[in-house]
Amino acid sequence: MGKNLTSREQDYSKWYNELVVKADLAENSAVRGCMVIKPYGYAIWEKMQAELDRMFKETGHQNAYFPIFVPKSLFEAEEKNAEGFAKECAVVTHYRLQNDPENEGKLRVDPEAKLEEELIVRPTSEAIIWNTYKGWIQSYRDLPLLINQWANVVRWEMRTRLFLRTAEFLWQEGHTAHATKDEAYKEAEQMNNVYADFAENFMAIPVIKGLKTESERFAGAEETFCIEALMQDGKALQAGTSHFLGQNFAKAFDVKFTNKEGKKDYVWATSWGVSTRLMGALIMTHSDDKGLVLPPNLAPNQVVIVPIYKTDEQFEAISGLANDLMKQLRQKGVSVKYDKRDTHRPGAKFAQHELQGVPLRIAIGPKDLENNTVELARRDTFTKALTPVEGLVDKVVNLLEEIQTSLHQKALSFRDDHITEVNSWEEFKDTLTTKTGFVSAHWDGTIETEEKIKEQTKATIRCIPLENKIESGVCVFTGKPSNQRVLFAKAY
RNA sequence: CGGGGUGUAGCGUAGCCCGGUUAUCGCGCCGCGUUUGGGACGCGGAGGUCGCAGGUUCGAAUCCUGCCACCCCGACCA
Repeated sequence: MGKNLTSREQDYSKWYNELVVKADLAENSAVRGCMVIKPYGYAIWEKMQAELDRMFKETGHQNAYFPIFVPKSLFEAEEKNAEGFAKECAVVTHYRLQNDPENEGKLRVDPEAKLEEELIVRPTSEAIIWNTYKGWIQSYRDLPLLINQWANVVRWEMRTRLFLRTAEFLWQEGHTAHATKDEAYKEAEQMNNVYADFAENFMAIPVIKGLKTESERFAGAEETFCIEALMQDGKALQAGTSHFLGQNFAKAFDVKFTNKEGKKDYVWATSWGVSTRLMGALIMTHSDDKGLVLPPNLAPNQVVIVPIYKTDEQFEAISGLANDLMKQLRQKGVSVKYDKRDTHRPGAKFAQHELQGVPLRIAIGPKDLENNTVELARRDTFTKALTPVEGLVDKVVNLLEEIQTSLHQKALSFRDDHITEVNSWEEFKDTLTTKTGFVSAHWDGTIETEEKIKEQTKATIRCIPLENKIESGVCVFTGKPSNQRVLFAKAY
């Protein structure tokens, strides 16, 4: 693996891919651009799903499921949305294969089985969902409609990278309908806050809440909220988005309701999503050259116990203590694994658990049995300490909390150290190439300037931070007046 | 679709320029034994249409032609 995380981008990219594969999270599949999520990687995703699902339900949402196929006529109904995704759609044109008469043992697409209308494999589900909502909404009494879907989507990207940009990915997408503009706007903002809360407190990833500029906005949205994170190589990653869709989809799919005054009006919409890309964010935020580093909240196993022994008698005695500790830890809600494989030596196990990011390791050997101690080791700091068995369980519980906080703190200081305020174009370019990270600069608010800056530096406006202070200045590129700074960065 | 690169065992590779016995090495895998407080060691073993097709040659992983696949850089993007 790469020694220097902030070295050339290519090295980091290779480091990342190797880490994903070696930590047993995922691998490339036989299908172009798709990935296989392996059991260990999926276990982490399941933890994320469970927490997000809980947060969605707490904010009044329900889960439902809609079809993977979107008839082309529905897909094209909302023009901007269709145009935005058109270039990356997988399309189903036929529904049957047959034996190839010219090629023994091979199949071919049956030319007779051409679909009347092509089906788009969903790149996102607004179209199919709003077409369905049309039949569900008649009155203000049917509103708000607050639904989330856990699903896979397909976006036929040119270039792919495990977790960050795969042709097929897993995500959740919320789609809500509201009676008023204000309520819908607040919903979009609320869900962005839910994402930020989740990223910060559960994944220990610091994020900046902000608004997208017009050119970075979701196709078909009137406002896009986002959370932006910073990776260890100084590149930004969009970790989640929440969109205020106005009445665009309601108009496109003719979804009207009767309000309290008996008048018809189009409903107001939002959509919001986070994906398996968050796994990529997790890996690139916390990991080091020894492998994955998992925040305790996300670790499938928070603690692993490794026995060290020579004889069967020693193993039995160690297992007695291990089983007792496991029982006590589980009672406190700590997930523990006892790695009693006799096919691997302790050193190999240590290395493997470090690669997989298990937050705490307890090693128990004959000496420990004599002294009534264990060796307790932290993954994030590599500190090891002989610890009395007495009081160990409470110590573990406290340490897990401490690790969770400490990982967040570490990532936060890195992030904050990499937000640089610049006031000149030279400074702007220089910071991007030498220091990397976010560059906070004044911008004249035009798409043209944004575009030119992107052409010259590859940096885009990641967001206009929500907690921005109003401050007059001049655009770093054109010198025109500006009333606030925005965040630029090179992004994944 | 433009520009560059690479295809040799499950993975990573040497050999190719300059054609010549049985295709190199490491990791991993299997067996036996000794080991076990930080990725064990010894001995033995299995595993290959050298990306595909054609050509040159007494002889091709190596030279020539065509094709295919993958990777990186661009355009695109959560």
